Amino acid sequence: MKGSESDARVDRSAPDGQRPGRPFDHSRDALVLSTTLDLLAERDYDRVTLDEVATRTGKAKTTLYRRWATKDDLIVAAIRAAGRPPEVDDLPDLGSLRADLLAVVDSPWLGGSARRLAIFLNLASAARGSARLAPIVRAEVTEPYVDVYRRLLERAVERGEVSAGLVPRIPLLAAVVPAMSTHALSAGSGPVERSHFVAVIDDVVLAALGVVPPRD
Amino acid sequence: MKGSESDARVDRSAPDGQRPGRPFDHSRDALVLSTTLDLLAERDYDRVTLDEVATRTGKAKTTLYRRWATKDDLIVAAIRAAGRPPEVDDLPDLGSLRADLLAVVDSPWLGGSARRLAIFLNLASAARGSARLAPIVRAEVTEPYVDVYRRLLERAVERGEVSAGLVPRIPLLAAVVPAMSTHALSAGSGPVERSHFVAVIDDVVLAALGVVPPRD
DNA sequence: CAATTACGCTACTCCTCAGTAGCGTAATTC
DNA sequence: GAATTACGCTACTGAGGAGTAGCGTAATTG
Repeated sequence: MKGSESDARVDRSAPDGQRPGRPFDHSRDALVLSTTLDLLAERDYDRVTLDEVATRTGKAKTTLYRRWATKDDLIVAAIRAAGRPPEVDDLPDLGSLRADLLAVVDSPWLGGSARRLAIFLNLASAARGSARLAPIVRAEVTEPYVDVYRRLLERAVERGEVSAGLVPRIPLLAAVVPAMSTHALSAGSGPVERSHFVAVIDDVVLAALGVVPPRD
Repeated sequence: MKGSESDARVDRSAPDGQRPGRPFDHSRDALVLSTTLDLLAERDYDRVTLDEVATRTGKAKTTLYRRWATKDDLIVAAIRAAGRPPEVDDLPDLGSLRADLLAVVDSPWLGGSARRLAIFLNLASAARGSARLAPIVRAEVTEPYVDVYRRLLERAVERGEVSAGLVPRIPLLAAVVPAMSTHALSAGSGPVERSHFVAVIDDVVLAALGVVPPRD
């Protein structure tokens, strides 16, 4: 569609400091992007308005549009700015599968489990309605996260903690924690407690793998 | 807020045939309600418009508003018209837990698994944005469905198919199939195949319960 | 200093969509 | 027939929200 594939509207070739005129104020870009994710944790995609991003960050809406051409571009930039889960590059290794799974649950990625779940839900429903967003959400959010679980399970097999015969079930079981917790947030009335994650891990994932949870 | 709690705007006390004037044409009410659910299976709640319900059913939008006061009322009526899952009153009993679980998966409720899942997702996101809809969706859709799974698991314990020690895990395990399948639809790119349901039942639910699936 | 570019602001244009007004007409009861 | 009420239609109001125009001002380079 557009000439360029980048999210940013501004794409001057000069490295920004070599030009005449007032330079961009990038000091609050991070604030804008995290505020966008805040709103996406609170409301549905359609109810996130750029007017509100503007007032919350103290920037003018017109300034936002000078940097991101459309609302979708801003959302995509916010997703990208959040980055992949840190566990992708630094797989937890606490000695037991159970401890490793809990480490992922307790990951600070996207602001911790509560904010992360809310963002998951709203991004997922946004993706369902936008062919542009769908692949990005999948590639940047859903898949990397599930992949961390998958790798933990695979490593548990290598360690001998889980029977090798269960390898074919790993892709499915890797989705159990994300699926059950988003469902709990979506169908339940309140926030998802940590005890719920623990129960999912012990009573569903580890139980299905035949691992006796070493309860402390 | 309103004087009455009913969905319908029209609430004349006379039983409709005892009045002068042209009577209501109820012959296509069912079509309107099922078309509303069709749209809710295709799109997000916010993108379901009464204009489209009107054109698809061949009724005038004004006529719809004569019968249902607001869009929410129409949605609620459509949900209620779909009724509870038939399994609530007629729990499948095919001899094995596995067969019973599959029977629920294959239930025609809400038009079969594909339409049912799509409606689940969109109703859930609608519920998140509307305090009015949320309790109704939970009471009429989510809870009855999960409850069917719960009762099947409880009965498997009574039958001796599942160890009695696992009873405390039943409420959690009852949500596994709905959670995993909505997640698959939401995070995946295509429709959810029946083989996915089978894998969830065999490799997650039955595995977590220590039941050896009698694969055929 | 002049030129240039970003920012904040107010105000605007479009568009979509919930919900309504009013009219002519169709189907009833008496 | 008269009265009454529902239907379909076109047209409208009003709110919300994406995205823009234009202006005065702030921060740079030269």
